[in-house]
Amino acid sequence: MRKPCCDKQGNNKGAWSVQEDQKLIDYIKTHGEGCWRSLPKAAGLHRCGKSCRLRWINYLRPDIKRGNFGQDEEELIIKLHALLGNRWSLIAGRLPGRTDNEVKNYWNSHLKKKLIKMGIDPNNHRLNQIPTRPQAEPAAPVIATSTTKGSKNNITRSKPKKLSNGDNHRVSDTANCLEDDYKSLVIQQVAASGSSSINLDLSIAVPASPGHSNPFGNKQQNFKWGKTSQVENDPSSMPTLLLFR
DNA sequence: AATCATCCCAACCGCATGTAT
DNA sequence: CATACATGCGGTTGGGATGAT
Repeated sequence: MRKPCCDKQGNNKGAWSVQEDQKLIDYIKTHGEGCWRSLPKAAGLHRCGKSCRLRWINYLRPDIKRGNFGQDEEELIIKLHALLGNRWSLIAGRLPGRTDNEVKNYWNSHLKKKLIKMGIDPNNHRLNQIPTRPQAEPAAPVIATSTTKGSKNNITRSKPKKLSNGDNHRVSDTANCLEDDYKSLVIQQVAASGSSSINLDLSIAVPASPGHSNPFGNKQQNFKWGKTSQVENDPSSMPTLLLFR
């Protein structure tokens, strides 16, 4: 099998030092993003490329918006999550200056609880007290798993086993779980809530920020909807059409 | 003040996917 | 076509910060 990218002995792990940050910033300022594999060596960093990429994207990029999420951002995340499921990079792409990691963390630490408090199942965005109609596939079952962290977190952590053909069912599962009326309402609200600063076009996950822009210039933006997705088979029917059909 | 519990976020890991050879 | 490589994504974890007792 292929070797893991981060198995190099002598690579630093854990928190980044100020010096490491500066090296990475300086290098990217000079050479731009991309070629993460070779970047650490070229920049004089004892880190794997993955780690450098993560550090840059989630923390060092100059256009990152720091601070609390606004009410409008919060609502948008909830609405987009209802439509897209755990597609954090897609959701983050609609929130200028926010990273997928940040959105994911905010969802797990704040919004999930908020929805639960409101009596809404965060997995499928249904009101818990409303009887659910039978469905072929249960929505993301909450499996109580024990983790090494034990009871550290109130939120149940579950790692649903990846489907054999990838995670392409996630969106459809989540979307299918929505009651039709609720789905329509969400779609209307998302569309209506659009402001000039928030890109609601879901057709292509073009990152909202320049730092997130295609670093290689010639590569297509990847939009993963899975092998069996009709979207992939028919490039003309992108998610926008699928969702707002 | 000390201890314990919980929260939060940066970072890591494994896997999927696209591309090059 | 098969394989290896490079990158991106989402789930999970480690550990510092903060709050409660």
